Amino acid sequence: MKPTDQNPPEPRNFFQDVHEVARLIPRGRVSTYGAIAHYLGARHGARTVGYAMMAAHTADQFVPAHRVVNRLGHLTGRLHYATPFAMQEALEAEGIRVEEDRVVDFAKLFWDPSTELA
DNA sequence: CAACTGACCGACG
DNA sequence: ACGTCGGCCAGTT
Repeated sequence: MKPTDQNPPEPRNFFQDVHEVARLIPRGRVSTYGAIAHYLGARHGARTVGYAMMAAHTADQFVPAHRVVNRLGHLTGRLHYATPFAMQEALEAEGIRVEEDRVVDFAKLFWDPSTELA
C-alpha cells in the first residue's frame, strides 16, 4: 500500500455528519447543538456543531439549520440568516411558535437524536 | 505556512 | 448566584 494513496476509510468529516443528522430533524420539531454533538459521540463538541451549522450553507444538500437551537430553545443563529427574522419565520412556517427569539414549548418540540434514533 | 475565529455547553470557584 | 475557563473542528486571512 502506498503511503500517499490509502487514506482514512471514511473521509467523512464531523461537519458532514452534523449536516446529515440535521436533515433528519422532522418538520415542526427542533433539536439542539449539544444533543447532536452527544449523539455523534462528541460530548464537548457542541460548539463544533454550531460551526457546522454556520458552514451549512456550503453543504451540497439543504440543511434545516433553522430547526437547531441552543439548549435554552433560543434562536442563537438567527443573525446568520439573510434577515434577523428569517429563522423565526422559517420555524413559524412549520407551526412552531417563537416569542422573544425563543421557541415556545421547546421541551415538547425537542427532538433528541440519541432518543429518537436509538 | 501559522494563527485566528466562529450558531455551544458543562464544570468549577 | 454569577463570572470564568476548558474542550471540540474546519475554513479563511
